[in-house]
Amino acid sequence: MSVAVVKTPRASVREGREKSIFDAARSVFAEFGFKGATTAEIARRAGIPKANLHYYFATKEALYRHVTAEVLTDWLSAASSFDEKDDSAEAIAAYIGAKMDLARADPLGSRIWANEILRGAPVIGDFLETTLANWLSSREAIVRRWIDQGKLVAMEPRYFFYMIWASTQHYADFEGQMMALNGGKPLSDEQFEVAKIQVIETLLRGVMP
Amino acid sequence: MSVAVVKTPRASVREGREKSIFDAARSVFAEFGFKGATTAEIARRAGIPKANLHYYFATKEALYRHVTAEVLTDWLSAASSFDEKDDSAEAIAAYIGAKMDLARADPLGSRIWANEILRGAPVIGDFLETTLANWLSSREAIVRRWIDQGKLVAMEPRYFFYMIWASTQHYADFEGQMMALNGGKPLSDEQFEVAKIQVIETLLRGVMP
DNA sequence: GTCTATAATCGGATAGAC
DNA sequence: GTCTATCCGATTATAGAC
Repeated sequence: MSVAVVKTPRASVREGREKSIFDAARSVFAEFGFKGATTAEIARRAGIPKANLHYYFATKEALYRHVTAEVLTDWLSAASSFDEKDDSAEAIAAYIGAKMDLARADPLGSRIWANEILRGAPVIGDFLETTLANWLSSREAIVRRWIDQGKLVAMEPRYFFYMIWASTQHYADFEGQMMALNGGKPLSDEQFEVAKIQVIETLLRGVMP
Repeated sequence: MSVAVVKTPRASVREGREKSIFDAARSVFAEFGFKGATTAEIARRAGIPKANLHYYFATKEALYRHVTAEVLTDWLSAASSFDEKDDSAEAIAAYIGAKMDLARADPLGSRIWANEILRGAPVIGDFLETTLANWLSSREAIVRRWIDQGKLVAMEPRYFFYMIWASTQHYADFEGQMMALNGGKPLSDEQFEVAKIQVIETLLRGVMP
């Protein structure tokens, strides 16, 4: 009866530990990048002895790859919101909104990405050259069509996407700076909502004829 | 005659070494941040033995502080271009242009800044809370005046400055990503010029009534 | 399956040589 | 004034204990 069964609904030790380590790793990688992160600090934040970490993740790099894989997945999720509307203004607004929401919901993911790019993207370089490049190409084609149809001003679509990425991810990557400029406090939900609307409206007005 | 004089116009060993170390340090700090940077790698790029570095800069942190001090100076330079025009559109365009030029001329400086913010700005935090906060406050007042005069649309000026900082610094901080999306090559001067004009025009149109 | 004592190496800094 | 042999703590990883 109460004898241990093969699998209980209760989380195994492994599940719990992996989650703690993973979360701790996200915060440390986001703060210090791959090179600056130490397994000792990750273990400390995870609340386990340093050596123990290596039982669950063989190497620091293996752990890092797990973390980045999730970031890329989340990025693709947000990107799909560009395709959910047919109207140009609606599609762009939805995409910017989704990127702002992601920056707010998961600033660590954005910072992990930023740190990875800053050091030359040795781990996600392939993703950038394949998945991201393809995504960008096909969406550039869509934007060019809108331009030809007179729905948007003449422009180079890719530099517009760069502006969207920069303006939205800034709210995650430079949160520390914004705090320093906001009396030491993070943006409140109300402040963020104002910022979100303003980013959408400014960028939209910036490309509307 | 040719006997050594107290001070020759020729660079002393110290001058040369300090310059090599300083430049090497900029590139390593830009790539890996303070924590991830190693004095061994800085020495390697400077072309000197690791231990020798410590004769010129006592500690890694002292070297880092020298490097960041220069970055803050350069930032203030670019900021002053906002004040050189009376007309709102001209002032904004000049400022964005100057920030784009700085991102192009000194991408390392921008990346050093980004890395510092990502880890919570322990070294430049004071600068952010005083000099930068003051600069922002006073320029917000100017922008608000322009809004009141009907020269710009209603908006929260600080979020507009964030968009300017994000969109321009992106060309330095995410250069690695742009390369991956540009066939592995950095933006050419021609491409960058197009991007620069587009950033200026999009942001200007974005806030013009 | 889970955890830790310990090895091997790296990294910042110094004492002292030249 | 300039440079390097060397120390010592930090860091990653493993072998083996529980």
